[in-house]
Amino acid sequence: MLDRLSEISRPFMDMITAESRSAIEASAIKMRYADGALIHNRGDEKPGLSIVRQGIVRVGLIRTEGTFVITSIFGPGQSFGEFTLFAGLPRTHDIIAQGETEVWQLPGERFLRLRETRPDLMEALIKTALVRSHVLLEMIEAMRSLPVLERVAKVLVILMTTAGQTSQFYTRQSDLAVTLGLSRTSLSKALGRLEADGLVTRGYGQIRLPDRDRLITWITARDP
Amino acid sequence: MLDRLSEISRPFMDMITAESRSAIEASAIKMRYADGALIHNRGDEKPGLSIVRQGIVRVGLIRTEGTFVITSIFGPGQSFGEFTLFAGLPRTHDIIAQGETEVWQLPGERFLRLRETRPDLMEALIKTALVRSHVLLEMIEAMRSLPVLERVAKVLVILMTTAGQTSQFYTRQSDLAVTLGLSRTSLSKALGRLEADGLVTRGYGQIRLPDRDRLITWITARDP
DNA sequence: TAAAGATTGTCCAATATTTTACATTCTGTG
DNA sequence: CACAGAATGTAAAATATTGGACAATCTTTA
Repeated sequence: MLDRLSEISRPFMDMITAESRSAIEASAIKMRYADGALIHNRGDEKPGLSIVRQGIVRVGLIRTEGTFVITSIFGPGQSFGEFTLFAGLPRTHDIIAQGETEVWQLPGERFLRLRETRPDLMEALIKTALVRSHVLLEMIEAMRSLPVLERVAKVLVILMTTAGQTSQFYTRQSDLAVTLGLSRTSLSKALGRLEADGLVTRGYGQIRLPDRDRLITWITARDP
Repeated sequence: MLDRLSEISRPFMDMITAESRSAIEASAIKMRYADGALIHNRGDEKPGLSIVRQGIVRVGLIRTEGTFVITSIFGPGQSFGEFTLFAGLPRTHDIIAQGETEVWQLPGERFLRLRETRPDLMEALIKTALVRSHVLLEMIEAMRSLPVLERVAKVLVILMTTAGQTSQFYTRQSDLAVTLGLSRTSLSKALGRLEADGLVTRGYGQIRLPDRDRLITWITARDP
């Protein structure tokens, strides 16, 4: 499954027609955010679709102790906030810019107007939502059935892939540990073992996957 | 969140117009399945939308050892198989009838024809997919941050709610344990403690939630 | 550029979970 | 309705994970 992941998780903006892209560009509000800026707050009421244009955003929950529990990372072309449009509920996550970032904000009414004449938007949104469910199911499967080492490896690949094939991942190990449901101690040990096999590189506040394909092969061999 | 869950996870068939319901009824193939029958096999290539009309279906994976790892339970009105329609991929899960069950099968081409004239179908499918993602995120959050006892309680409530408010859940403890990523021993102990507090009832091959509201209150108090 | 603050690596004791094993209870079948 | 097979309850030993602590390393900023 991991091998097909990047193929099925195409960004929203790549799934719509050029005309729809222009239409969105015309009516979206372009916003720029500095590294670490809070783009949306969990609980925000205002419905709207957001689209990453440059940089990367991290989706997760800011806990009271200050840790940030990542759920997904989205790269250029990817959308978020669909839930506010269709469920009428406030934002369910905090969204943080990672590096200098550009995000287009398409307020609810404007999106609803656009989709009247553009069926490809709904089609793309459905695909996006379905693929995301699929990825979440894979994460659940990893958490319930894989040993720590494989679990860490797999979740790293998933996060990197949905972000759009980056090989570098900025996070404190303590945050990543919470994301994986592990203690920092266990995560550190796991990363150390993966690094010893040349599958990841640890840095200060970042993790790199030097050879994605080899890592995927390694995981697939242990998680048939 | 648990308290709003049943409100947001309305079945697909309740979200579309009466006309669309009739249109689906007219072109769907009605199938009946006996208890335990395999409705779909992971890997099935034929695209199509399936809709539960009577009874309950269990979505999961049949492992080689024979255990069935449940992912979701769907009750009357709920749909599944959307992924085969929009991603062009085979069925990702095994689907099993629980009790005497009626399922309508809407082959891919027929669905595509219907949606031409019925925008409410796409709208309902998006909502369904988004709510499902939301539920999966809650499950992930439970798995990574809750102690065993709370985790078991919360996943039970989620499964029962998405099934459409049943209070009875047919499963072997060994299967449920795998679903939760626990050993049967730990699950058994957890269920025992929950039963001692009157929050669940254990039976042979089944679990009951006698007082859903009290259980939700109990969970919410421990998982703010 | 030195010092303060963050983050990471790692050790060890404490705790939690799994594994293994076996007795008990339940269900369906002949 | 007795019996075989299946599922559950539970104890003890083995294993894995966490929590707490501290030194080492890295980054930022004054």
